[in-house]
Amino acid sequence: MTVKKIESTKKLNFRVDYNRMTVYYTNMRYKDNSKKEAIYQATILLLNKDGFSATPMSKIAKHAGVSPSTIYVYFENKDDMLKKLYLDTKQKMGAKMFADTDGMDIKASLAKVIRNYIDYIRENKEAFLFLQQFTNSPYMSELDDQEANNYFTPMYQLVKRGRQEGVFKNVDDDVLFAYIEPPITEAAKRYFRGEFEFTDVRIKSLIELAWSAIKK
Amino acid sequence: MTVKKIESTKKLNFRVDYNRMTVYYTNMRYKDNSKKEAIYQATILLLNKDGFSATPMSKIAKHAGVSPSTIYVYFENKDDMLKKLYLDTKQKMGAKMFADTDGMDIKASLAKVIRNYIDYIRENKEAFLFLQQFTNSPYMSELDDQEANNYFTPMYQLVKRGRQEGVFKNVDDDVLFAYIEPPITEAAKRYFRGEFEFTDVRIKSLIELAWSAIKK
Amino acid sequence: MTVKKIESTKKLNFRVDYNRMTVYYTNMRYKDNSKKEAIYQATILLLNKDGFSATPMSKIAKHAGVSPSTIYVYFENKDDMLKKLYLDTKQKMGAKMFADTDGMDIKASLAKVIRNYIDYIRENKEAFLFLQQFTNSPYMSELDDQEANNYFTPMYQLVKRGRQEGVFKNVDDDVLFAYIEPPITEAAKRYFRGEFEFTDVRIKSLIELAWSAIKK
Amino acid sequence: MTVKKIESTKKLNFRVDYNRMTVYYTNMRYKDNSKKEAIYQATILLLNKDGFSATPMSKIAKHAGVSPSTIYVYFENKDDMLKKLYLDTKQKMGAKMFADTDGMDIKASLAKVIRNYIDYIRENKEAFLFLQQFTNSPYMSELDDQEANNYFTPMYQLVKRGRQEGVFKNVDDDVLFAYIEPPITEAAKRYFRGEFEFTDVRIKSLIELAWSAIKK
DNA sequence: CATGAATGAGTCTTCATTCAT
DNA sequence: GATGAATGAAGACTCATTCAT
Repeated sequence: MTVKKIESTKKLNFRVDYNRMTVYYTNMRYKDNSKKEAIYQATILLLNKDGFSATPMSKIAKHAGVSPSTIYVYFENKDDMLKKLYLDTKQKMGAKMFADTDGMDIKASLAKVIRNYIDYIRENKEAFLFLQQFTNSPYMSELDDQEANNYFTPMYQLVKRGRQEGVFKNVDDDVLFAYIEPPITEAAKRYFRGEFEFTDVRIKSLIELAWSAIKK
Repeated sequence: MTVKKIESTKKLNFRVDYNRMTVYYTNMRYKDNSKKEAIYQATILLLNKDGFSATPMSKIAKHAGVSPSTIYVYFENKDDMLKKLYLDTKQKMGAKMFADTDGMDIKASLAKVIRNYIDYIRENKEAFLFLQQFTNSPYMSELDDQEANNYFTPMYQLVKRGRQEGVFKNVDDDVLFAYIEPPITEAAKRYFRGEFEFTDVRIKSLIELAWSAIKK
Repeated sequence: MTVKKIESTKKLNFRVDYNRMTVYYTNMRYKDNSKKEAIYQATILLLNKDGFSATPMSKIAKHAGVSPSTIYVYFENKDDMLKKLYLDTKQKMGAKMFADTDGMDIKASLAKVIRNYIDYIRENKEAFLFLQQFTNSPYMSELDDQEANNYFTPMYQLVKRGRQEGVFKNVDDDVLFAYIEPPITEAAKRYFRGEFEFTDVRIKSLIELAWSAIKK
Repeated sequence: MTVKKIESTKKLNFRVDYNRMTVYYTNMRYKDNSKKEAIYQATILLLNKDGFSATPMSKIAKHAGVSPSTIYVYFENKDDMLKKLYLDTKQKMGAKMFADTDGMDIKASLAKVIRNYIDYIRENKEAFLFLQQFTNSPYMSELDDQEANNYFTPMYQLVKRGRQEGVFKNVDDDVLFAYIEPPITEAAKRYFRGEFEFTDVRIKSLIELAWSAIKK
């Protein structure tokens, strides 16, 4: 029956209404975005390490430094969280990928996209691997992919522009796409397996081969 | 003094050599290989439909028409089964991919490999998708990849030969590889999502772009 | 400006000190100790009735009136629970056994210990039988017995004192011990098998024979 | 479809009747006692090492060098085997314990029994520990103890004789018994835990204390 | 908003026993 | 008599989620 003092760090942040004997919260920004982010980071890390079937919510919570039930404050359920995480991650990747690619000619623009992509990969190992795992899992088909695809419209526009300018081979867009991103993605996977290095020379080669493939 | 065959009902199947007074068994395999195969097929199907985290052994057993415990007669545990399934599947794919590719010049040989690969993909949708999911999951890193890689030595030899003949760009093997298989794989994924058709024209295009990419 | 108690329904139970604006909790134990105790009782009962190999966690849970998973809130696993239960039980027995034995001469003190032990046995049939079963099982050797032994230091001290006073035969402590507790334990086993009664006469006899055995 | 030669060690031991085309066994002593013994030994060992709840039939079979189903040739089921093993073991112990104890006076006879018991213990560690574990488990109460008790009638006779000769204290038989065997058993347990040595001196002490306890 | 306890519904795996030879 | 394969039933344990505060 001991009385223990609670540390009053971040969590105790309320006022007491002496009259009504009820407790209010001072800080009205209820949903704490840093917690959400912590949950996302923990999920990505654990998913890459242990896979979908060995990543329980409780583990995620522990790594994120929150209670399991807190996750349910931010997300409806595990699937909901996973899908939102995917969309969030994919969107961030898209943003990086097409940054600063305007106002260049097609070839330079494409080279820039590839370099951006490689930069993103190198700076976001876990995010990249998570995207790969998710994309190749049946979770993907449950998703309304439209939203994810929107993040990549710049790529479609790029190809469209190239076609208009007559610099690409006369093949379907899908065929062109297949020789732009997938080879880089493959190289990245080898990179993270320790089998490949993104040296300047190799990056140039990758860009060169992509261009050779698609250019008329 | 001949060797007579004793009537056997189903599994016992031996002959007695009266001279030597020793017993030989024909077909020592008491374990029924068809059960193993049924387990494999069920696993692939369910894994593609529901993913790693929603494919319990009980479901696999039910689909395979065996008892859950029977799976453990053939495999140590779930992981063991998954890994053996992967290796088995990968090996079969490798065999198909490099069939009938000898005695051609490099370009034709490469085209044949691509066509073989596309044929395999179209005839083995589930196997292909399973390989993708597995490859992009953390299960992969638990695996001694050497064994899986052996199934693809013909590809390495092909590239090596091309390099000796001086027909490829002067870039690393890994860069070359990245423009041969990954684009096809990507197209296949779109194909199974219903976004792409493997028409003759498109297959030719894919081959053409691969060649454009890697040839000097 | 006093300290007022906020009405609590069941578990939350805190007071607010309006001056210091800090919150104290009374009774931090959110985990309900009565559940733990119920689990212990159920385990002992079932173990005595059915043995180690026929006492599943599910049965224990049912008898304790909790969910099987609740047991894992309190214990790491079955072994952990069993060991903690043993230690807990042994400690309680030790406490009873050596209660009110100070300030007597050796002979009286020893008689008191024996009487205490018999009292404990009669009042704690299930606990006693559980201890016997556990002690004679391989679980015992997995245990760091040191902790269990600590509960019996009074016995060692008693023997040590008797030796100093020169009232015991000149034999090893272990030999002395063997003629104090084991005969009582054996009688108790017969008692619970319905083959023996702890009458006053018999209790006196048991004490007398123990003393005859060890006294010089 | 390969033909494999089977090693013809111990198992192939039959004649072939060429006319009837059927196979007979030469060795007509069907139940192979050595197998039963091997099963017993394996069971005792594993039970002492792992306990009742962690000793599956399959493990016993493996240790005994037989197939699991072979155990069912000799015993109805696991319980049946365990009980027969207990009775068999207890009987063997009883036989050793009362060997060569005739024609001595009470005191010598009792000393001999104790020495026999200690000899048995030292030569049959595993059997002894198994008996302890079994005796203190609920398996015991399922047993018709009468059979087991019969092996110990010599002890009852000994006590009866002593009482007739007027050398024992005037207490119940059960009280006397309690100071004969249990102390030795306790010492034995300590012995196997490495806490006690059966030196000549200690054995003499044990006998001396037993006699002090029970003699008038 | 945040949380620790609690749990029902599963999950993987084991195992005593039977079956077919 | 002996056996390896097969399995139904059960066991320990997990986990997404909810509850009560």
